[in-house]
Amino acid sequence: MNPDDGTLDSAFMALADPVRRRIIARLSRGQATVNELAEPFAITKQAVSKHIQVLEQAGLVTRSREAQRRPVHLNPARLEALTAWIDQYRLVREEQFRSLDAVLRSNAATGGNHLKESS
Amino acid sequence: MNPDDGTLDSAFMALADPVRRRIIARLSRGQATVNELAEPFAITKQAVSKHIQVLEQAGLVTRSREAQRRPVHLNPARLEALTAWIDQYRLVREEQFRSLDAVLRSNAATGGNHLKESS
DNA sequence: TGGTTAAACAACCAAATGGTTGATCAATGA
DNA sequence: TCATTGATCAACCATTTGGTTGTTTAACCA
Repeated sequence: MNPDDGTLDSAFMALADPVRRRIIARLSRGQATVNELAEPFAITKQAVSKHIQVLEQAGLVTRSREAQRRPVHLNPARLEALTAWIDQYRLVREEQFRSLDAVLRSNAATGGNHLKESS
Repeated sequence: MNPDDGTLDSAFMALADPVRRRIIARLSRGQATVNELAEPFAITKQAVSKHIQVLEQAGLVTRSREAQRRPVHLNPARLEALTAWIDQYRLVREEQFRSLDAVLRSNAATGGNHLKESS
């Protein structure tokens, strides 16, 4: 369930940057080179190259070799690991909210007081 | 679909920190105070308080008032927004991989091409 | 009223991050 | 062999971030 926390660390860290998320969005439409990826942004190619390094170390993208170009492409498996992590907690809480809803409903009839949940 | 990019910005940024992700994990089992949240960590309560501020500004948690305590609790809706963003691209790419798979299959007959994916 | 507890505020510091410019490496093609 | 193109490497700078200690606010309790 929680095989490698460092993996999640780097992956979330990588997605924390809006430029890198845009790169991910771009790559979802197919692989692209550093120059192509840098084009929509007002930053240098070197900066984009750094971003791609971050994404690569996070396992979110991979780079292949194709003549002088090094096309970058997405790694959906790692994205899947992220959703798995998030859903792990999201679903738990949503279920608790459903239970809470039921409690509040029955509580309202008897004159409810606020809940205290000290663990 | 993409209502507020700044929202995603702050949410991913908030989850980029391992301490904050642990706080999320803890809150998935019920609300907790700053002191309770700080306990498992080797950092001061002030530092945890700062982390909670970040999570709160990202909309991932909310703070209520209960006597002197300010219990923190999770906001699953925002987590859901994150999975929605990720899945948006994850699914696209996986579909492309399925197509690619078909291409490679037919390609193998005519003399395969390289597709090296080093981990 | 004074004491205690929970938490935030404020100022500060070290380390990391995102960006730049300039130089270098690798592959292609004349 | 040499010039070109794509991309990385290296050094550097400004800002942000995570952390600290110390001080204040807010609510309860006696």
